[in-house]
Amino acid sequence: MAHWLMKTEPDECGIDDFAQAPETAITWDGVRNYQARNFIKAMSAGDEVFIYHSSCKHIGIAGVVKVVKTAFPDPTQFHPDSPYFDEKSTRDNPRWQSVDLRFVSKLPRLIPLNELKTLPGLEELALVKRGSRLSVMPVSAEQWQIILRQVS
DNA sequence: GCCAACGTTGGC
DNA sequence: GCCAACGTTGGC
Repeated sequence: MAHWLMKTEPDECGIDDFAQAPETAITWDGVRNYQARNFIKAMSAGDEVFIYHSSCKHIGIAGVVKVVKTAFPDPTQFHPDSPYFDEKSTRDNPRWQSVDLRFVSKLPRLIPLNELKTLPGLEELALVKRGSRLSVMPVSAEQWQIILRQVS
């Protein structure tokens, strides 16, 4: 089983949106970056994902969700009214992919970004690298354990 | 709200 | 293929 981290603005789709409907799969749409898209394609059912809250008051890792449906064409790319519409994408050759995710847990406390930056062993995590804008990234088993240990 | 860093676009 | 201009991300 692989591990991942996905960024989101909590007003849009934060950990509380998952927690409020723990039996419901939520489609993760709107990823419009090729590197992030490729990571979405590489996800397997059962993979666990850290949910990271960005562009908000309390920035950091807030909880865990899991992949319940592997990559399929992101429906929003076909909707002209969607902010994520992509006129160059076709049904036959879709550019963008989504996965379905379901709630696993909220962390006992949010782990702030500035704390993550101090943890030995996370130097290679894209999240803590200066200027990194990648919104979907792999997390190694070691990195995953280091992060969970902070709240256990 | 500011702005540095980044990814994408498009002219050449 | 280069690279300047532009738009976006995202911490502060």
